[in-house]
Amino acid sequence: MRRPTSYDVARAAGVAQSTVSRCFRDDGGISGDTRARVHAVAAELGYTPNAVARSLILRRSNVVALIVTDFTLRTNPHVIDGISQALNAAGKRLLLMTVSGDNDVAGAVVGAMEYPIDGLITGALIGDENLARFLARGVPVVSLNRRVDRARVDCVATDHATAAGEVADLLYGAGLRDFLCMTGPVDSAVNAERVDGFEARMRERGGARVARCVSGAGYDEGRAAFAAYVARHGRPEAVFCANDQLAFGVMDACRHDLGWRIPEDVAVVGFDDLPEAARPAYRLTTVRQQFEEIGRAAIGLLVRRIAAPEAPARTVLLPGQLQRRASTL
Amino acid sequence: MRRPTSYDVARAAGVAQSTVSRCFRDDGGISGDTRARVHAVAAELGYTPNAVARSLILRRSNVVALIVTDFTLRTNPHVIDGISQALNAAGKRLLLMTVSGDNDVAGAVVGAMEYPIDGLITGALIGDENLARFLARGVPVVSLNRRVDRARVDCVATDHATAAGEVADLLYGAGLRDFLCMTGPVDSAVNAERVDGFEARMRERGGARVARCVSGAGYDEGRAAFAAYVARHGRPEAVFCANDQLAFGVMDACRHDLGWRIPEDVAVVGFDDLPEAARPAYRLTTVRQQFEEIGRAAIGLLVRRIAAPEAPARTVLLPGQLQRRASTL
DNA sequence: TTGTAGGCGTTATCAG
DNA sequence: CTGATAACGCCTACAA
Repeated sequence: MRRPTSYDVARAAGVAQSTVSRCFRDDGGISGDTRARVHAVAAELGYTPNAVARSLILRRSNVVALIVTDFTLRTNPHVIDGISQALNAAGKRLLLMTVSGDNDVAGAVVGAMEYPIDGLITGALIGDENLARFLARGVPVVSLNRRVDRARVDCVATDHATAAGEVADLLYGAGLRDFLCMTGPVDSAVNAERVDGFEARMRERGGARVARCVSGAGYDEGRAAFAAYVARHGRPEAVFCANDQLAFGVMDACRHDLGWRIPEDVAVVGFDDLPEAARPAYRLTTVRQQFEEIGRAAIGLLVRRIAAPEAPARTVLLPGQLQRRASTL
Repeated sequence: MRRPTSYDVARAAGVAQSTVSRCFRDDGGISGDTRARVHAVAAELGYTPNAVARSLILRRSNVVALIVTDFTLRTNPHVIDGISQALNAAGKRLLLMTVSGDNDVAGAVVGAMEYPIDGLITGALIGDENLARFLARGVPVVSLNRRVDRARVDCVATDHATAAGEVADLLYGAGLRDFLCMTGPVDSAVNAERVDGFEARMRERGGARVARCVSGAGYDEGRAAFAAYVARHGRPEAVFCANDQLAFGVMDACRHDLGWRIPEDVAVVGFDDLPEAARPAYRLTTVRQQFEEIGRAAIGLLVRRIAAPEAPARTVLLPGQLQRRASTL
């Protein structure tokens, strides 16, 4: 019932505790003979090195903390999967902390701060002063999909603005001039980059009208907000949505609430390329984010920074890949 | 850069280290005066108690490990969200370990075993002997959606069999007699419970034919496998799918690959009630699993068992809620 | 109410 | 190649 320690193994194997320790780290200086005996005894006793004691002395835990909003967890689990797999490959563990709508961030930060974590990956806004606290402790920080202008904070993100510009080109090129952007929540930096990128390109091209509609981040919010918008302002020629969930909501509003055809009456574009986007129900033109790749890149940045803590901050910008489907001409 | 310790705080505040320790545990026997001073100094120094050192001496870490397959992570993130939120509420941390298709389970088990975790929640098959190792260490284990016949292993699951029986009643009651079950992968115990429950009820009712079609677990697999099946065996009257993703695949195969109408030509039922199931694209009759509630219940069981380690094993069976929609008559 | 001291299970440095 | 032994940072009797 009590967990066996290296002392227990040492006693049973007739060696010193330090010898057991060495055997479990493949320290090198160990005769094959004692090595085998120690491992045999350990297996019999069910001994596993105590990661906590190891972390205490090494001052690092092999654990990486990931802070994400529950919305991200529910709608982009692929990012988390990518991170998790990359961490497995790197022999590190994942401490997952979810925050509800940028709320209870404080608790997550405190939690992460109590551990000697090898690194922090954050997909949620944790605030500048919190960021500073991690950096002050020498904890490498990687920001997901959000630029952070700060020394030693690496960043991995889809190039939202450029991709949104391509979306703008596509629609503009099709002769459309009257646009609506479903921005999602106002405080989402990611969504803002997308919408701003779209608008910027439209301004360059000239002669287009771009309206904005703010809403919650999800399907239902998008569907309702869009319906309410068009009730007051009429039908735009095309709708650019800050994410696919919003786009699904808009499409369903068009077809099922308003009786409009897509793309004949209105074109719709999303962002993310969730699996559903490609399916017959939507065939949504959207921008693919390489979710798994984002996860892998984040771990790559982390590992590099652990090796070179003072290296200049890097940003890995992954291109978004425009997927043309039947929701646009 | 070096993390401040309670000694640093003690020195700066002019008290003993043990006093600092007490202040951070609200130990009681501390004068409000020193308490305030210590906290002030700690804040200034940026001191946070080291969870690792605490875990070492307390022999528990306030960390709960969760082992799930990557498929679960991607398709049922709500369960994980529920667990995460319940853990937040309970003041515990989540160590997330994903395994790919019941593969690399060994690594996850080793990882979890190295920590003095407060409990283990597993949604993946980790094997009987591994289970035994955790139990031998007195680590509470909760199994998700999978019955485990073992003393002290608690379990929280949807009542798959009963719910599947209700599905059978619904279809049988509509006069249908020729069924196909999309089982998903053969080795999935959860899916098996659902399909078995469906078949059992059909046997009770009598006069029905129930065929099975094995496939992978996801949308594409279901869509392809169903199309291949009907090419050889013709059209069933109704299809019961072991999960919603399979059902979406089947529905799209029917409408877009085969040109069949739902439910006129074939009825389709799923299991899970993912958000998409309710949307106009599918309107899928399915069984709602209370994902968040599953997560909460798992933590509840864990907390209870930590308080009473030797209590008899409990199973929390959550009823599945049949959602009748337009994919059935 | 506060201080002293031993121990939690490792790793790592020195000797031997 | 192996064995002592001092940390690592905190908790907790016990003593004052």
